Amino acid sequence: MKAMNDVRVRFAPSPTGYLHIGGVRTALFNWLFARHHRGQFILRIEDTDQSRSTDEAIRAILDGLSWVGLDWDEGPYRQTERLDLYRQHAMTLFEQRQAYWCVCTAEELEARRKEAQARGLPQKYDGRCRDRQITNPGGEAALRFKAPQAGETVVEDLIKGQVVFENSLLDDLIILRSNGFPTYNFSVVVDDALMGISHVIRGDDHLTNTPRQIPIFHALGHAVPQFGHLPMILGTDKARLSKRHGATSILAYKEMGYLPEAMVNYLARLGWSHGDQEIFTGQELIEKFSLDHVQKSSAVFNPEKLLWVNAEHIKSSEPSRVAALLRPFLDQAGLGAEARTKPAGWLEQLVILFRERARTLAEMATAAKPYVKDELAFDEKAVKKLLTPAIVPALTKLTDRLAGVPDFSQAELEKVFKRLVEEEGMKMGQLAQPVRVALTGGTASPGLFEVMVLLGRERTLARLKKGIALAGRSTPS
RNA sequence: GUCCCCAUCGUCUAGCCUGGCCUAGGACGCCGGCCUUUCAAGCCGGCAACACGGGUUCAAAUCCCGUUGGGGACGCCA
Repeated sequence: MKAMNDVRVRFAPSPTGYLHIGGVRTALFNWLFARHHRGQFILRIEDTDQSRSTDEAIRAILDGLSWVGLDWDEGPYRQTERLDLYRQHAMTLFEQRQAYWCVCTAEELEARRKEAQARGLPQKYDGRCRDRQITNPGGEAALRFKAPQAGETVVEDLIKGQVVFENSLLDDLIILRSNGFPTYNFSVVVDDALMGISHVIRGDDHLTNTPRQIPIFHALGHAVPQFGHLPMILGTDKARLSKRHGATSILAYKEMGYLPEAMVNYLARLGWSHGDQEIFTGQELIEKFSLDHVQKSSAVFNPEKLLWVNAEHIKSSEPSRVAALLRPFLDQAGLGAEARTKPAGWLEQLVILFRERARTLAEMATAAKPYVKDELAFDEKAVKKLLTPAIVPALTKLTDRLAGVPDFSQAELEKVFKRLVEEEGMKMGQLAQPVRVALTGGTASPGLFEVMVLLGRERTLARLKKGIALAGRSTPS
């Protein structure tokens, strides 16, 4: 982790909805960049559109970031708390004749825009108020920035490389709305300047905003930060990720049973790579992250791979941690109360049995049901096929012997079981499957002896007896 | 319409900057096998890509140009 002198980056979401996957990815890359360079990660809420911003959305952003473990060093700043700052700087630009009052109404502008679009002309403000020298507008007026119209603006993007824009195409942006609120392109620049942001790392949907913002940095007399534009994340249909592609709020993934570190791992690998490595711990990500290996092209979000990454993290996490994270899912599956009656360490044992069989915590909770609950739901087909009268003698013998096993351990149980199978001249599977149905209700489960230990002697015997009863009752074919 | 970005298996990507080691590597998924008390996991194997066309060069996935395709931006949204 080389310290680049005073790296200061920021994540600047607008609180107009939930925090989605793309936002988290942008936040993550900023955070990794900051942590890698031992710099500062700043959180700034861009809420200058007071009609669309909500406190609820701010809450969701904070909760989402916290869940994935992206902690910030400064903030959250709120732009609505800094309005005076923007106004001051806007007026300074006005006094320096770098900005001017525009009295065109929103309706007029909209009409002209439509007109231009229809005639195939560039949709750009025609600059009709530019030289009107309005010093004290009576009614409603917006302040526009006088954008340079000659030469070109060159962006040395850390990810895309050099990008050149023709200044003659630049619009005179409104920097202060007629209601006194600053617009995005102005407040970002003022804040990035005042907050000493060294690197602006954001989605490449902002690439064309960059040549509009650079002249404002110049006008404000501030050094221009470095830029890095990240490729977008697309849905399976190659369109921008949206609600149509399923759960997009990052918190929805928490509810589906993903581990935050898996989410971070997957998102980091979406657009960034480190050779052939797929699985990373948080620490490795910080050590290895670099903008040099960020992809230039957009990436398609692949839920299947996310599932695999999650499974990998479930397998490698401490069982106790997984157990703790599993609790809310047990509650949700209606197993919480019973799970809490189990002895200490029981849930960890359950996790050890299911961590290589479940890809999410939700799946694990579902799979846990037959072990947590006392009553068993039987798979009718399995019962009919495997719990037959013919198996009753062997099942009975097994039950008797298990009752007498002094040490109810896996090794011991296996010994007893195998001896019986041999004595009866059976194959392992001939006895194992009926026993499995009796113990779990179905034909698929972890290893039998692990299951028995998890259930404990008492429940194992009770279930075997129930199985024998069921087998004796079924009609011989 | 104008401007900008992008282009390696279905998907995520390595390789591209510093051409030859690439009959293009890894991963997810899919298919087959092994292991096995079932299901998983694990292991082994298979299918599958340099968008197209020109050029430069002894040699191009790698450099240049064009085409096509995809994405983004053009708001008193951010």
